Amino acid sequence: MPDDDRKRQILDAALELADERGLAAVTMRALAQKLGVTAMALYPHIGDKDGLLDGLVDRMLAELLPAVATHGTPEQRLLAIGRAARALARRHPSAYPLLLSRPAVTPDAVRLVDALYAALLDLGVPAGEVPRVERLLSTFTLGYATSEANGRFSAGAINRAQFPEDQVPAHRELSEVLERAPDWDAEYEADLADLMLMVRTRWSENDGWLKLQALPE
Amino acid sequence: MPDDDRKRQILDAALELADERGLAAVTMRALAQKLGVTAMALYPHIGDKDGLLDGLVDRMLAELLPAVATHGTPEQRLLAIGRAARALARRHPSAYPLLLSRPAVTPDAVRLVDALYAALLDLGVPAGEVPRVERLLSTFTLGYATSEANGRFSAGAINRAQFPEDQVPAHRELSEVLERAPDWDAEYEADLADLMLMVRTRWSENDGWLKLQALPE
DNA sequence: ACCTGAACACCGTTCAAGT
DNA sequence: ACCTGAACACCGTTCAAGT
Repeated sequence: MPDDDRKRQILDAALELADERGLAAVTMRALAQKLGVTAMALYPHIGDKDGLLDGLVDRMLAELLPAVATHGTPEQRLLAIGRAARALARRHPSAYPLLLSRPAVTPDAVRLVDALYAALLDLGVPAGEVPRVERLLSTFTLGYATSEANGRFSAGAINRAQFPEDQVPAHRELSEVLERAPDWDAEYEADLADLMLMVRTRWSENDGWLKLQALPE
Repeated sequence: MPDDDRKRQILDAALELADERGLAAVTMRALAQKLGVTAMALYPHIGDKDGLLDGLVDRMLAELLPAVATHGTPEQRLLAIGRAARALARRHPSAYPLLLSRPAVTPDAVRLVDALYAALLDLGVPAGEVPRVERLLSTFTLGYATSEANGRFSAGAINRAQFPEDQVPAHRELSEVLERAPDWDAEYEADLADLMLMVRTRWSENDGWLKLQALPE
């Protein structure tokens, strides 16, 4: 398939363009120019603009797939994928949010989800709950890196000062903590640890001592 | 401030346009036409296109703010906000993803975060961990509704069939479960319950019986 | 089979001009 | 103070034409 090589070449260039100048800079015209060709020459290979963005999702998932391991404990395997997902987001901050907004239906995507399913099953999560827990974990992972990439987490400091303190009592109580600049690497690790704890206490190690309470209405 | 009324009017129309025809249909020209005015007439009120989108974020947060309650247990208060966030996403599926990609710095945004901080403090989460846990919970909530709105969760069924089963063993093992169409309302409730359990077991009710294990490298 | 060039129907935004 | 109309520099995409 010589056309697939050309498609890969185009997607590589598109991802590079997104990394260097942002997702908004990935236009058919700019991408074509980068490849020394006309915008219209891209269409036979990638479909339309939407197809190009779907291609970027596939391209990133392919980059994530090597993080799938067969050795190690199920917990280690989940963590490896979680960490690799954030490393991917660091390499491609502009393109990464596409993963949250576009369904991935390629073989690579299914393989990745299959690895997560397998690890959750090995951890003792009942079959009926596995897809839900996979969605919970992947949603958090994709959402976290997207928030980081878009600066959603860095907004607090700007605005805290210009606000009447008596209207935000909890902010006042946390003022010392909020002064400190967070270590995002450490925070992500702590989040993964909490989520692993959740899975473990909920299903793996509950020798009858844990009763899940009904939620209040 | 008569100009603030006009701004609110413009934002209401923009949100309506997004609800009816998608976020891509919210162009300066289309919005102006809906208001019976020229595109250029919008600029003094909302800044530029970016200011318009920031305004939509504020508009949605204002709609979410009434979910903040002072009565009830801290857990009930967290759940009320989590449920209201998803109800908001149902009303505004196209605009909702903006919450994940744009920092919110309005007074309403700070008030909302303050309510979450207060509930977590009341639950017994140590001050040093409160901002992190708030980010974990809000990231999940925003990411989940964004995934739902964009159809990320509905992709599996399409592709499962056309895949060689021996390459995805966990999918095969889960085939019965994966046949069933998920109840998204129930799934979201179960996710909230698991996250509440995580917070409770991690901090509120750990009378020394829970030792957080170090994560494997 | 693969690429080009001109054209079409859109964008956001600037700017001078109107009232 | 608020709005308009024309214009500019862009978009994605169609289509006939080239080789």
